[in-house]
Amino acid sequence: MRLTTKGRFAVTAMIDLGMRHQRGPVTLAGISERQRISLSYLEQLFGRLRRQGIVDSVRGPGGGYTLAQSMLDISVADIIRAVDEPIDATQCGGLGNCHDDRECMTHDLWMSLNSRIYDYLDSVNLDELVTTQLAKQAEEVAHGQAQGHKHDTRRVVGSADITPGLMHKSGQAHKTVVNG
Amino acid sequence: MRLTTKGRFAVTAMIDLGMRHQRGPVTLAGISERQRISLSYLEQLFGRLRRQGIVDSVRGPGGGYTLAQSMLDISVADIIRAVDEPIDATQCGGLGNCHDDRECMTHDLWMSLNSRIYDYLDSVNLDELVTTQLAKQAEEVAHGQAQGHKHDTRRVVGSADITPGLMHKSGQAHKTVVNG
DNA sequence: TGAATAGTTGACCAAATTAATCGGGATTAG
DNA sequence: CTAATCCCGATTAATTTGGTCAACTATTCA
Repeated sequence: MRLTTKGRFAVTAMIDLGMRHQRGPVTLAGISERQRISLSYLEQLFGRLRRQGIVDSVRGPGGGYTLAQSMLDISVADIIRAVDEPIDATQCGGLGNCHDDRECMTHDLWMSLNSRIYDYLDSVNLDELVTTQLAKQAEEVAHGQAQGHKHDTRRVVGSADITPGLMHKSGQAHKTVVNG
Repeated sequence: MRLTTKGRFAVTAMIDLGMRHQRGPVTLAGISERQRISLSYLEQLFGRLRRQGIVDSVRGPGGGYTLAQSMLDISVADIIRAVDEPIDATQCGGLGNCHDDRECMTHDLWMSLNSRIYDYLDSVNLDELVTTQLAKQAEEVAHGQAQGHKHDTRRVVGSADITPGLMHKSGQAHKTVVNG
């Protein structure tokens, strides 16, 4: 698992897409402008998301990107996995050719934590994030703060508490790559 | 929040330290050899951990590093925060000088997810990780596999289930190996 | 039909940032 | 004093980030 700005941009872009996919394909140019992410970088990210079957592309005028799956089925981990290829946490490449058991320990230590982080991020899906964001925007409009609103940094972190409820995608294990 | 090899090394090193801190200061040279992390890199990492008050250092012969806090009080998030300085998720630097509300939205989108990841990693403490690791080693010794044991890749991830009690999760760990 | 247009695709490249190493100092026990 | 150890600034290596450009594809419209 890796969490970098790349994953952050991908998740942000996917939320933007999720928020307006009902109205037809969403262009990268639109996401680029709304989220201030460079268009060329988005192209790169969505290329991967498309190859992973998370989004579909529609070419030509009126085209853009659409979701290839239900928002309930797209987890944050799916998005991050798609754009940020996994690091090899082992020194021995998971092939078991360690000199002794020490490298395996290094490997185990991180992997067990790693899998927990994945478990967690697999439990957060796009639908939830989009719902949260729409609710937040509705709230702003209700308070007449839609224009020129400066966000209050003291509230930012706590803002996740609007969230309806966490879902667990049980059973549906992530695409597992078993070494060897 | 960022999760990179740097954070991984730091967590691994801290577990190593946690496993033997009772016997006095632990040298970086020892951690370096056991965990196969370069000494100079460890020095850099522990410099930060020390400045964050997570470890204490003892200079001179017989010196090394000790824990500055109870293992129960050191969370994975603390460790990662110490070595991987946080990215600035905002375009406007969190200063609220955005042109309109769009950048704030970008900011919010990520921050609410970010805070959840932190919440989660804050819930996993070093004591828990060390206990898990010690239990695993004890088990290996009991099976007479202490020497030359090659780890079984199929069990790597599931091995977290020895863990005493996970707060967040409904312990259904899937058998995932995040590819090496 | 076919040209213009809106849009994606993918390869390549450069700047910026991070990761990791290196070389030399400090500090202290014995 | 000297060896074991931490400490730290500078440097190099690797990766990430983001940009440019030249196809390619589908739609629209004349």
